[in-house]
Amino acid sequence: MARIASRDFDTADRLHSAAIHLLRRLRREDTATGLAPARLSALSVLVFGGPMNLTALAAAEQVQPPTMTKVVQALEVGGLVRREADAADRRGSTLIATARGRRILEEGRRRRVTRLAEELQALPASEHAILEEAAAILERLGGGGPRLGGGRRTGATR
Amino acid sequence: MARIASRDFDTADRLHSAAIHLLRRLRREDTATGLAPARLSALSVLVFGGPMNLTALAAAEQVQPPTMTKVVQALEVGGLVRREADAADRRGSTLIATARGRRILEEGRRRRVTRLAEELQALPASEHAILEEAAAILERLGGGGPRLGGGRRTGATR
DNA sequence: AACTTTAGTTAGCCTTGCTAACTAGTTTAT
DNA sequence: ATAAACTAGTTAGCAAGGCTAACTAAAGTT
Repeated sequence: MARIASRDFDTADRLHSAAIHLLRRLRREDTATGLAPARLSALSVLVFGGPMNLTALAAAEQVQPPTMTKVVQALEVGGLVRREADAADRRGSTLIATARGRRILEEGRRRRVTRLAEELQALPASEHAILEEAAAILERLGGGGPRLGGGRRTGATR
Repeated sequence: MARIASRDFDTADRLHSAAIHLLRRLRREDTATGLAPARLSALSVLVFGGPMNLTALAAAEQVQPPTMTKVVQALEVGGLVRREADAADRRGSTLIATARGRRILEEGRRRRVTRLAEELQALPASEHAILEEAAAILERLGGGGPRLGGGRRTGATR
């Protein structure tokens, strides 16, 4: 419990608030995918992070396994994800995004990110550069941080 | 539908992802308040935005009125919000955070933001400055943007 | 007075999160 | 080699938070 400088506190407060409002705006674009948020996000991990088992996916999404069981089941029913048995360990299986899953995700990602990208276009180059650097810093902040074995995620949309 | 430069797209993608991961981490601190996220957020609007009716609160939270009805009812039961009849218009009432509501919110906000502030402390001043500027840019991006009558929010934690 | 609009609620649904308790494989230790 | 312990995943059951549709009641308009 180190003492926190008020400047850190202020910046944290504003970043926090900005992140909340940003995501609220972007989330509206997701409705066009026809996929609920948790499903979209899990699918994204499979598309960008590659095949993995349910436990790993739950950890990546920071939810408990039973929660992920339901999400994956819905994705399977929708034909967006399939399971492949692992001969070496028959307790579980590997989850893989189907071609359809990849396509839908890619379209959704384009819509969502396009919305933000349109906003970015209006910015002068100097401000754009700041946001670019900020994204990199924030990614490191979390990744190098406390819990979660999440150093190996690639360019996930999520 | 202007053409989007791929640089805008990439930055948008990374910002989006960074925002998601940031909020996931911070949300964990909220459990200590004993309040579920939507309740905490609605209470925050009442504390920082001042008294308002249910419709205005729903709009501020970007949810539909029936959703806010439930959230407010829970806050009332917990003694964190009270209603005051408006003599001029008896259809609705004004929602006001109680002293207890304000105290709980303030404690929660401190915990949550402190978590992020601790992470910020580890950064060199140059990176801290970038995040500070980024927060300001993002606030403007949304505020000056499309919908929502949200120009008048003060320093809301949410 | 009749119509329209606005504020809010109720009912009923779905999704997403949790914990507890379980099955079924795998690994470790005796 | 068998018992014990651990790991992967599911089921059951609950709560929160989101929605739409349909309603009541008050206010405002014609």
